[in-house]
Parts: sequence; C-alpha cells; structure tokens
Amino acid sequence: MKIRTRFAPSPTGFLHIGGARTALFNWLFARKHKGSFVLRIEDTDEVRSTEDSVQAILDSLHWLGLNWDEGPKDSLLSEGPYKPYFQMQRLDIYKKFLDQLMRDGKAYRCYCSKEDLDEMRRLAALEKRPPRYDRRCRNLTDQEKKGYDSAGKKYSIRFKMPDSGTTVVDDLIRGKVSFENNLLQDFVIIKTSGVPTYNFACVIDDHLMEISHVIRGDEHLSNTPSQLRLYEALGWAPPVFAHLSMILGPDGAKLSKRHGATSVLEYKNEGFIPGALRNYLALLGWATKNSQDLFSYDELISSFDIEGCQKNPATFDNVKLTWMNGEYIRKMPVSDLVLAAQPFLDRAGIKPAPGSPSLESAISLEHQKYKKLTEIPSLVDFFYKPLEMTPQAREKSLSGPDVLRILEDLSVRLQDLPAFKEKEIEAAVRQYAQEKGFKAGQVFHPLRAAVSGRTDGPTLFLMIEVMGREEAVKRLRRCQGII
RNA sequence: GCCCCCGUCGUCUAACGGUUAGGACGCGGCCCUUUCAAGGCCGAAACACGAGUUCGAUUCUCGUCGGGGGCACCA
Repeated sequence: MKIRTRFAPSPTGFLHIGGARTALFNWLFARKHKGSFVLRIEDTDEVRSTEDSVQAILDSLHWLGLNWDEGPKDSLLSEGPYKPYFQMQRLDIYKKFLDQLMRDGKAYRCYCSKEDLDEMRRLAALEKRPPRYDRRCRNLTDQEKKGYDSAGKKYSIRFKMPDSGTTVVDDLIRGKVSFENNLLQDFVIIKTSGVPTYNFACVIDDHLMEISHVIRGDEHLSNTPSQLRLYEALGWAPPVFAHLSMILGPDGAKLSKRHGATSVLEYKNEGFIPGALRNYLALLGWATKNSQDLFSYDELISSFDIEGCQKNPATFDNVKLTWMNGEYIRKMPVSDLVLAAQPFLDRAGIKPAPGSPSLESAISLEHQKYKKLTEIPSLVDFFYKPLEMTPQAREKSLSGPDVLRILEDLSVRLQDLPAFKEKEIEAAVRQYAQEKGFKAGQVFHPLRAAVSGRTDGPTLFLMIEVMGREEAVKRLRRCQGII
C-alpha cells in the first residue's frame, strides 16, 4: 500500500506547537515509508478563516522544513513548492457526494434555526439529558418541506446516524475504541450557507486524496465514529487512524496561548533552530526503545514509528527544548551559525566596521555557550560597540590596588609584542605576572575586564587576538582612564 | 451531566510477568579551568491507590482516585 498522510489545519490562527507536532508526525511517517505528505487547508469556517493564518501556517511549515509533495491540479508545476489544497476551492466536489447521500436517503434537510437548536440544548441541559439533536426534521413530510421552502426558510443538511449498535474505531495507537451509536447524533454535514462542515469535507477529501493514514490529535478521536459512519454510507473503506496524545502546558491543561509562546513563528523569533524544534517535538509523545533523544535529520526519519507513540499526554518543557537547541547550535558549522544569527545581529544593530573582527571569529569564540540565537548579539557586541563596564567588572576585576599599574604595563607589553597571536599573548602576560610576582588571576581578571567590560566571556587570549592589537591596547589605555 | 482517553523520577520517557526500575532535561557535588560556558565523573529523584489472577506483578483484570479530551451550522 502506498503510504499517504496529510496535515489538515484550519487557518483560524497561527500554527501552534500542537499542530506542528501533528504535521511533523505525518511528515515523518510519509518520509519514512517513501510515501507522500499532503497539505490541505480546511478553510470551511467562513467566519474565522483568514489569509494571514494561511500565510502563517505556510511560513511555519516552511521554516520547520516540513515540505509537502503535491497540490491541486492548477498548481502542479514541474517541481515544488506546491500550493496546498483548499477546501473552499472544492465545494463542487462535496456537492456531488451530498447529492449521493440525499438520493440514497442517508441525509436530510433540517430547517431548525440556530435559536431552535439553542433552545433544544438549553432544555436538554436543564433536564440533564445529553445535548443531542432531537431529529425533529428527520421525517418531515413533503408538505411540510414545501411549506418551509415557500416561506423561504433556510436549511442545513444532517446525516442520518444509525441509532443502535456500536462503532469501533481501530486506532493504531489506542487499539480498539468503541462508541455506542445511540450517543452519536445526526450531525450537520452542510451548513445553511451550503458549505460543508469539518466531518463531511474531511471524510471526502481523505478518501479522494487516497490518504492511507490519518494521524491527528486526540481531540478528534470522538469525531471518528461519526466519520466512520460516513465512510460506510458513502461505500468507502476508511483509512487507518492514529490519534496522538495531546500536548499539555505546565499546568496540565491543553497547551494554549495563556501558557506563553505556542506559535511556531514565536519560537523562530526567540532564536530556536528548526532542527532542534523538530527533534524536540518528535519526542513529545514518541520515543525509541532506547529513549534516544538527539537525532540527525535522517536518523529521525528512519527511526520514527507509530509503535513508539505514546498514549498519555506530554507536557511541553521549554527548558529541555532550550538545552536541545544549544546542542544543535554547538553542532552547527560556524559559518551556518553566523547565517542563522544574522537577523538577530541586525536587530541588535551589530555590524562589523572595517578593521573590526569578523562576525565569524567573534561568534565562534563562544560557540559552545549559546542556547538560543537571541543570546548571540549580547555576547559579541563588546567587539563592535564602545566599551561598557558591567558593575561586576568594575567591582570584582578592577578594584585591586595594583590594577592600574598592571593595565599600564600590559598595554606596553602588548603594544611591543612581535607576533600578536594567542600563544604569544598568553606567554607575554604570564611572563609579566611572574616577573612582578602576581598570581595569574590577579592579572587575567583585570585584563579581561579592561578589554571586554565583562567578568565572563571567551577564552582570554584568543579573544584578545581576535580583537586585534590596536583595539586591545586602546581599550587598556581607556580603561585606565575610567578607573 | 453523558461519552472517550490516560496515570513510571519535577518534566520527556525505557521496560512488553522475574531488572539494584534504565536513559535524557533540570537539580546537587567533584574534576577540568584565567572567567562564564562546554566536557568528564558521581549523586538525590518514580512504578497513584486498593482488590484480584499468578510461584511471582510496574507489566494482566476489575474498582477507586486523579488528570485530560469531546458532547457546535468550529475545525
């Protein structure tokens, strides 16, 4: 069987972490089995769907590297990127199958207004009954229908749900889950606007697009029996279902905006690497038999399987994501890191002047320290901005009795050093300390503070080499003035 | 209220009847070291509870409790 998966978001907001995880799992499963991954925008919510949301979803998937393999006919260029499918462009397709169901007597017009239904639900709640449609329009006579029609009354279309027996969802992750049919209701498949509802369009598209595996969030498990009845009514074999456990916020509730950053694009802006987010997301609700946690791009694809998917919900942990992001940054070649950091450097107004150290050399000095790209500017900016002392540098490193003399002496020694290289600088400074009877730290700490303004930072002598003789000496002199 | 799902360290998880219950993040300690990191080593930290089944249950069954999701002309 050809493996085909899909991600089917509704464009009613940004792509959030949960949606991204769903997209990722579908993508991984398709890639693993050399199948196809389809993107379908479920924009049948005419009120809440927006263009901006569509764009945000596409941008997010693109950034995460989750590419899809096809699109509607008119977008089939020789190569990707394809446009996604849009359900609102497929209304005539749904109409065809609606007609089929009506012809077969498996669906019916419902003339109930929103107010009627609200009242029905209110009453049900009052009497502690399940809030279920009472099927009052199911057996309307032709006379009654004609009456409503001539009165210009709008109608929706409902699906006739069988009211006995059980529907079993055979889920790849959860096993067999059974639902009593009499608890399902005659759900609306076409709204009064003529637009199909989710459960209807979804079934038709999954079938027509030959989706083999529907991998989606747990919140859809309870929709599945209704959809299964629809597959049956249309005479189709359903796809395989796999319902992923939810992603929870730190408080144990479904992850949402109130938990802080949940939009994929926010993570991009906060300096996360797409590979790291992908890797971390894969581990939310999935694990290998040996609990491996760092995966290369190819490894993730080849290791992924449904068996490793978790039944219980996972709590999103920003701390572990951040650690993992640091791991990814450490593994990046510096040249890639510079590229990735560029937008953040721009934002911070950091631009090397002629003669100042290259970004590459400056950034590589503390390569192992960055956990997020957003941290880079403030850790390299001392190379590119006028020297600024932190209070700690002033108090801890520059307050000793001999500091002034040390800085004065060092500025002379560095000025006169034949080769301005890390090794030579270190040798000269150590020799100076020894000559004057200072302990190494007594000299190193003021030196660091004088050239960088900080008490922490890169390895000292390489930093000075990178800075260059002229600038380093200049700073040593200026620092003497400050003290 | 009804239906469904879930329950191993704080968090992500491994285990698929017999283990000193393993790994990772985080946390603590030590080492390395001019600083901060990174790295190395060590440590504290979990089977929700109660009944069964079994020679033996974290693992199988039932119940309790706890958490989550769903019950729309939203997806």
